[in-house]
Amino acid sequence: MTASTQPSNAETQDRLRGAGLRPTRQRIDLANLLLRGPCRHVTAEELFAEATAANVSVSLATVYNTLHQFVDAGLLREVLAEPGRAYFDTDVSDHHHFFHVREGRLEDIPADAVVISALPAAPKGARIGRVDVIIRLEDSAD
Amino acid sequence: MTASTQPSNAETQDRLRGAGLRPTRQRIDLANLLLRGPCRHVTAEELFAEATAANVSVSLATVYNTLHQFVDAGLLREVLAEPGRAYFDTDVSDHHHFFHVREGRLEDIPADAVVISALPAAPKGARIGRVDVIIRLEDSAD
DNA sequence: CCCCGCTTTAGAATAAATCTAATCTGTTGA
DNA sequence: TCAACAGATTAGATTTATTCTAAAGCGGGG
Repeated sequence: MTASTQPSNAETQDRLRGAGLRPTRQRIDLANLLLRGPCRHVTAEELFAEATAANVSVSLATVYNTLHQFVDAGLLREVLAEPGRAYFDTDVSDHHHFFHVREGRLEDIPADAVVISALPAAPKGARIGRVDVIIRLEDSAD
Repeated sequence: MTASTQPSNAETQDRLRGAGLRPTRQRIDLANLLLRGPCRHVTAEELFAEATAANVSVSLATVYNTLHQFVDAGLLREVLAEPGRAYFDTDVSDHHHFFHVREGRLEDIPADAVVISALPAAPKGARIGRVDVIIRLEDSAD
């Protein structure tokens, strides 16, 4: 209803175009859902449910397609923490994650809270694309 | 055939018993396949194929059950690098991984090649269980 | 050596993700 | 502005990974 701090469709369209994606209705609607508010971690199913609840008409296949297109375009980042479930992170800046094992929940770690002071060289013919650090959290007794 | 450097069944049985697992025929056979030779990264399907090829009669369900039991018992470690595929690492010592994205292949990184000099404190009520570092490798031009 | 309880099993079931082929829609150039 | 085409979307089926179920099997303490 309000249009207070949410990105306008025009802004979203520019953002999509800038990433090399055609600004279709579905992509605009999904981008608005994802980029609205603070950074988040969503699964494809969650986003699909959210879109449905918001009266945005998209198929689940399109949600999967769109998420992967956004990842390829650098608008999203995929995080693997559990077998059989892909999380998509709306924060594409350099940072790492806590994973609460019991809850199955991701939590961001600011980039400067993890300092990696030595990294091995990439093997011949390869180039380091990204370094993922996932800190698994169990419940503590205290 | 030969019994050269391979663990004997008695050794394998002791190892399983020490981990709190009953040394059944299937667990012994799978443990012998896994612990034979150097450390490896296998998927459930690969191990199932290998067992079948070695005339070890197990069902795929048992392979999955056994792998997870071995993980719970600390004999194996699960590594998540790709959505929809779980790798099992026979090296349970502290170390990290390269992941060759195009090939879908894991490669070990010795523990001392990655130095993490700052780690955030665990959130209240949680305890750090493990720190996973995965370095994604793309093909390089040169 | 026997029995109890943990294991194994085949096959079905579930879940996540992808594919397919038909339909639709931004975009571009006239 | 508009038509045409390339790219996007869709429903539904399919694939692939994994787990479940209920019945049969078997290791090990007594």
